[in-house]
Amino acid sequence: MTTPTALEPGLRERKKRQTRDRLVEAAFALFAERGFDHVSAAEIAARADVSERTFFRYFPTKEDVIFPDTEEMRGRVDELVANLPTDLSVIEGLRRALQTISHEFEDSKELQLARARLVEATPSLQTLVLQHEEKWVESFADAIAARLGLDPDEDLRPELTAAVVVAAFRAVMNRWIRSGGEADIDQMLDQALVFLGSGLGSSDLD
Amino acid sequence: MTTPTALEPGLRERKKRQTRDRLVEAAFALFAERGFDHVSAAEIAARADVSERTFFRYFPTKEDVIFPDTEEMRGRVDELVANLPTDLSVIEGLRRALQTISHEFEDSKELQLARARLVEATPSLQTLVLQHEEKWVESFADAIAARLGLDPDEDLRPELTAAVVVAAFRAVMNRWIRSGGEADIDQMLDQALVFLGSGLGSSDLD
DNA sequence: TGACAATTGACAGTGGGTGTCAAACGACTA
DNA sequence: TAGTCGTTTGACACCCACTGTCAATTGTCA
Repeated sequence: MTTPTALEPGLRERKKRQTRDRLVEAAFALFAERGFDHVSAAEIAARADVSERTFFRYFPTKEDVIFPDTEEMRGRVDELVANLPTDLSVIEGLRRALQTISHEFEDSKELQLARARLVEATPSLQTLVLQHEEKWVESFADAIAARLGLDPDEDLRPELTAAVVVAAFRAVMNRWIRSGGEADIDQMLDQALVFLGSGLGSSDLD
Repeated sequence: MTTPTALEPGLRERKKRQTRDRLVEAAFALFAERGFDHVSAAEIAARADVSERTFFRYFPTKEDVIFPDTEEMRGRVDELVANLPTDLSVIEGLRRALQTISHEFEDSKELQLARARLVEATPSLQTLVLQHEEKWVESFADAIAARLGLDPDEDLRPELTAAVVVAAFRAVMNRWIRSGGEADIDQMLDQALVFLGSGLGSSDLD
């Protein structure tokens, strides 16, 4: 009679985790060598010592192996944003949520940059990034509408604000990636959100 | 000796055009009947009376047959935005460009709505829409930077403004589609851009 | 240890997409 | 009007992403 639940996942769970990790590792290594399009799922599987069929049991598509942690991330983002604090403005609440996320990016800088290089060179991967962002927009829009008590079917602004804030986040992250992880995310994010908050035509833009 | 250039395309060009049109028509008909994923390229080709191979000579992927006119559209958008008038604010210039585009949508309402229904039900098509928008963002960012004489590598704002404006356009178009083409695009676009222009935290949002 | 459930490998099949080559066809010329 | 040239097309073979199925393996729990 070993540990009953949750703690110490058990051999079966650990093996699954290992297989998954080996697949991700093999995929990144091969992609880095030859590029996404010149590596087949069968090769990744072979390098990880499992059958091709098993690869597709772990990842629905070849693209997905590049984003092994995105589902968890999404869960955390959802949680972070679902209950925006009422003692802060919406923008300020979103800014803090985005900062939490961007710090995670900085913590796994090498992975993020390797991924970014692959994505840049591979259209079908860019697609996935955009789809993930779409989901963020939905989460953000729901959160904003809830926080402000607006009906998202009536009022354009929750969706609009969400789309705009996520677009700003993307612009900042793109710049961070182009800087090789050197740029200061927090500062750029602040700048961007201040700019948005004060109006696009403001400052010396015109 | 017939007409030399450009006018009266000649039989060969006309046949190509016809084949292309037949493929698009066949594809939309079959997709409407059974959904994108349950129609093979071979079936589309058969219905248009050409070989499967020929289908792929006209469209690089099965997805692309849904967006037969998007390349032209992109050309026009580029042109529209490349030289933003200097006697208007950037936002106002972009607003007019977007209105021109949205009017094209209204003019081909049925096509757009049919397409929207397919896209909504088919993730691999959503992908394409997002990619097209990415290209718009690039065009817009370049145009804004040029209009304001800013260095897009130094200043975040051109890219940010572009991303944000395109995001707003998408939000408006989504709403238009959800309204079944009934909503007033111009009005929504005005509202959205006024909102953006005056700052996200403005009005009674907080 | 033995029964049960989850994981895996092997195999066969569908469908998207590409390379190649020869046949068919439109365009132009003598 | 026939003949030549370049383009378009169909046929065939092929690769790879992805799925359904089923039997064999392996972890779990009693």
